[in-house]
Amino acid sequence: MTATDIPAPAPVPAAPAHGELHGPVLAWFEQHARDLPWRRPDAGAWGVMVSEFMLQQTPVSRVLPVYEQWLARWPRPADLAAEAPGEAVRAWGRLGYPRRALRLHGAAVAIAERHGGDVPDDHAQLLALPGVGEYTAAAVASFAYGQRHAVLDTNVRRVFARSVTGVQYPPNATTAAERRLARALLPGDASTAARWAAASMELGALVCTARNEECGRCPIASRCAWRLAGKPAHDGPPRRGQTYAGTDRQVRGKLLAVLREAVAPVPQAALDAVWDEPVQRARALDGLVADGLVEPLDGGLYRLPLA
DNA sequence: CATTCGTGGGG
DNA sequence: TCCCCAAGAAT
Repeated sequence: MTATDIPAPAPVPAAPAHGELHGPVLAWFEQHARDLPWRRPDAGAWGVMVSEFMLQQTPVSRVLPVYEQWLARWPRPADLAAEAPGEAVRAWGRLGYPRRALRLHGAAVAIAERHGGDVPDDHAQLLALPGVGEYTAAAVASFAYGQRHAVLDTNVRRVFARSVTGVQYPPNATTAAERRLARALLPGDASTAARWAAASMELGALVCTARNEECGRCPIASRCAWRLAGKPAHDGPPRRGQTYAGTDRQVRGKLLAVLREAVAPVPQAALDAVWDEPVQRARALDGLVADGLVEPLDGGLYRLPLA
């Protein structure tokens, strides 16, 4: 670490111009928090970590059943680490973005090898695990270990954008200003900070939603900068939409679905049947192999990876 | 910093 | 029907 690596001190707002948000949001959370399995006391850090992987871009309702199956089958990181990675991909089912299954398996292996089988409680060590980025590291450290971290997910970003900044939506990519704001709003006490992280996230998930927000149920509606400004519509570049039909992603999904259902190696012909355009089909299959999601065998056979 | 990476439900 | 979006990470 050299002097040039030390970031300039972030300007700290002299006084919060947005008033006190913690009290109302924490009280609301007390009353309205969902009883989700990964929030139960017995979930443990591994349960929290599994849930965070699955919830990366997948709604709670679809995660719930798969989460229960995973924790029943692999109650500890070492249990998953002992399995073939392909089993993780198979058990991932249709949650989407199956590379997450591979990374979760990789994280379990790393935890078994480097951390004695226990999910690390250190943010930097969490961040070093495959599939763990800034959000997930902060979430596990906060939710599982009660530490003080800014947990900045899409829900929290939207809540802050509206209630504090006064705009309908946060920027497309997370900005330094958002991180600075999240840190400034973080309660000083670790246990309160952890509850604040969960509460602000829950508010975004249940009330301050992307569409059809329910300000009538919001505990901070009277202080919300966006609402007080008359809820001006989002201006600026359109929020990046994700096309899907006809993309490689769709082809990869169809190919992998065949392999997930198969108990034995699948012949090339069975994969060829899912997409008629041969160039794109080949590119998609190559991509799956390159990602380690598919293992090619001799004789034009394919299967989920054994190692 | 922009792209890529699945899947399904709701408005 | 079509479009939007859902507790992001890696490159």
